[in-house]
Amino acid sequence: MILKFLDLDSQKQNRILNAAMKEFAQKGYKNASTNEIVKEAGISKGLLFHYFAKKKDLFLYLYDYSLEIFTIEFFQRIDLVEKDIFKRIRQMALLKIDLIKKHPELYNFLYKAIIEDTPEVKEDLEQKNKQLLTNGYAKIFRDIEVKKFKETIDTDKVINIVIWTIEGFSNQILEKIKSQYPNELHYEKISKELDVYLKFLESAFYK
Amino acid sequence: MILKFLDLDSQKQNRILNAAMKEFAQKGYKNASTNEIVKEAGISKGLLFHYFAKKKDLFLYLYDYSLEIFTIEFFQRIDLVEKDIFKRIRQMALLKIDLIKKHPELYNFLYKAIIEDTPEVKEDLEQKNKQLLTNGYAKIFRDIEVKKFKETIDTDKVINIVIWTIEGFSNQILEKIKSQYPNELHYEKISKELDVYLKFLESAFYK
Amino acid sequence: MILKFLDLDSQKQNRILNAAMKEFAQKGYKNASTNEIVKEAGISKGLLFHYFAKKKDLFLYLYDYSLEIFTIEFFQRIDLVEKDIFKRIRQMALLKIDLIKKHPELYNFLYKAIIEDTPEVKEDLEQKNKQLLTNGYAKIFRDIEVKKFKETIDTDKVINIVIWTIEGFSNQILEKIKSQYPNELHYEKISKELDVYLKFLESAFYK
Amino acid sequence: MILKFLDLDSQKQNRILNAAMKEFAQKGYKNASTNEIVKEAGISKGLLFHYFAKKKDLFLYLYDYSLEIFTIEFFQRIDLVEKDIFKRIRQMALLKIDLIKKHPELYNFLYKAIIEDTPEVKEDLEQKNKQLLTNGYAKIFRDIEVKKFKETIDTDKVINIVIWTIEGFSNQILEKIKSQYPNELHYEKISKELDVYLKFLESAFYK
DNA sequence: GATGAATGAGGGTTCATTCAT
DNA sequence: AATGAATGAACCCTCATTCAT
Repeated sequence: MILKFLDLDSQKQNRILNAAMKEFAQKGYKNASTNEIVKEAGISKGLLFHYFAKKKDLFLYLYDYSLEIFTIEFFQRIDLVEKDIFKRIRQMALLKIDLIKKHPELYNFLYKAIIEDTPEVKEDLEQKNKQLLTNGYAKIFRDIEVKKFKETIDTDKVINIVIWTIEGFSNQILEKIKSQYPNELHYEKISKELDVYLKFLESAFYK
Repeated sequence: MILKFLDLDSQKQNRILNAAMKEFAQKGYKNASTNEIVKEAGISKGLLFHYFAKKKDLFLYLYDYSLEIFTIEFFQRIDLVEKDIFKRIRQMALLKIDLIKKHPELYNFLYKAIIEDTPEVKEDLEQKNKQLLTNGYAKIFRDIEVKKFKETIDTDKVINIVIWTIEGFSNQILEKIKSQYPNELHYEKISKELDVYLKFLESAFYK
Repeated sequence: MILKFLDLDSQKQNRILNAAMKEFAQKGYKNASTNEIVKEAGISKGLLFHYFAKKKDLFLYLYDYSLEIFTIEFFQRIDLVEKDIFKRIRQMALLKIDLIKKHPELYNFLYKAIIEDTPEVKEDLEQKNKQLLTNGYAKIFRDIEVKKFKETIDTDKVINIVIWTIEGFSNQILEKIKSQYPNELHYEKISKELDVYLKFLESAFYK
Repeated sequence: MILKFLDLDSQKQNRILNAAMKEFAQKGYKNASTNEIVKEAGISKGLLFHYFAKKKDLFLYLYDYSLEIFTIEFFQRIDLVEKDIFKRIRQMALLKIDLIKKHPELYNFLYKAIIEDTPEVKEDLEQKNKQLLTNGYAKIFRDIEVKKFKETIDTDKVINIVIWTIEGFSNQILEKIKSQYPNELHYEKISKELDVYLKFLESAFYK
């Protein structure tokens, strides 16, 4: 059924995906109205259900679709050879911010999907969520080079501090992206501010 | 209209508030059913709408109510004389965790309310949310004693790191509260782990 | 929920029951439209579902209701002391015809319900159907006085012939009830014709 | 329009007819899905409606088609020279059972069509139903040899008794065909049991 | 104040039918 | 002839809100 959708002229595909993503991101799964989606996409009610038999199917397709786009681009651009935690985390944080600026609708949708609690889709999402970018942080950092750390400290806890700091910083930026005109947030400025935080932490925890 | 509600026998008031809070926390604004609320509260449908003309009014009243209880108790118990950031933040984090264990329903309701997405109430909440405990951190720390910090560092950024670390830690604890038997999380153990993080930061940033 | 319905002013109860029975009898379970029912009953859509949470509940309630009325009146009026099969069957057939003339809507509904095959309700009906009048024939006649039958014949087969004859006769009458003005079918005339059939059979099978 | 259908390659014709018959028999007129029919027949949606402008047209065509096949074969095989009612009815009943075993899909379709209740087709069917095999009994027996009957009896009524008995017996057999493995119902066994009933009646009503 | 019957707009979903290709 | 995308009316059901009592 979804195969049918993929054969569709891609402009119409996008109209449907964007309309649905926007509606789900704004209102969450249950409150999102298929009526609104078809109105926004400029198609008939019947057509939506011609491609996606159920609201749930549409939602989960959207989730896979957004996640795939993010994940693919993320792993294409990340340099996993870099073992220094501060360098690695630096590029990841900037890459994440960049991806969000590039695909804000996808991000809004995914962000909302992650905290979705409607029983109808919660379970399906939880299985998929494990792969998600944000949640992946911790695991990604378990194999990092630790020999540069001062001997006296608990490595796991330090990594946590670094991660939480970067998340706090990212969220601060994302708040600004949402509230202001995102274009005013220049990559360089963000990059410099991030560096300040990382230098702090580096000087504090490295030998 | 809500004034009428306050004149009500306080036992009935509580039955209504508790029933509503539970329902909203469990299902979110839109999915929460006024039918369930009145059933649980043991009152008639008409009576609920006699006191709260609209579902929205009930929800927003509940929000103010819960927030006030949290805030009042928070400021009664916090020691604002303490100017050392690590000591201050320590007591705040523990106080927060304690309040949540003491009023889990209020917290569940507030937590859900913060991420509420129903357009009908979203805007109203956003205005109020700014005052919320968690978000209030930053402002609270603006008047902290800074002279103990190493001279070379940017105080604001350090405070941010401390706050984000504590938030990360708190969220980790709250996740455990949700998923495990909350009683198994002993105050002392939490307190000790928190101290480890704070010691790290203190030794890193203090002279 | 159905208790609520019973408290309703009985005129409105009847409007709802009649409208629903008519619609189900005409179109069967699945094709019957709740929209039509509420229109015919002169109530709002919501009210119907206030009393009967689901279409299925309404249908099964109607079934129990009709069946009870038929069964109660049937057993009040039948004389089970009569052991002679021809006399017993005579009164039963006439009683059945009389009941149908008295409650044609109930009968139409029940008749359709018995052959209902919508999976949604089929199973529920099958349990209840066992008690049904028509199907009950066979069992009722197993305890009949057999000593008057000619010795050479197979009693079970004879009883079958009698039952099938009476059913054929009843159906012929019911066809007439449906197609003509039922009042023109005078009880006496029917009774006499029935007697002719029974005399045939009696003279053929009794000693 | 249906003429076009007859020009179609007969294999495809059959695929369509069989698919439709199966679907209608299983689910009834309204619930039968044209989607299922085209899927099963391996044709496109558009093509079905190219040949049969409306679902109703397809259904009624199918009805005429099935009925014709039954009727033609019935009258080819029945021996109308036989004037003895018991012999005639014997061959008819056995022929009917044989036809049903030979064309079970046609029979299932017709059987369901007879009790069809969807208003859209009900009226059309009722006109046609009068010609149906089962209902046709009565007329067929009007020209039967009556001189062997005892003089005292009402010939029409006796014929009715015979017909109703045979119908009751047939229905009993058909119930078994539906519920059990039809092949286990051996022609000879059925034939013998039928004979028992007919002997009864013959000895009762013939001189 | 207190009840709960009554409303009707809106929810997701199905499906015969049409029509551009 | 043949396709299947596209339509929209109708389906059952939910629910906040109103109002007569």
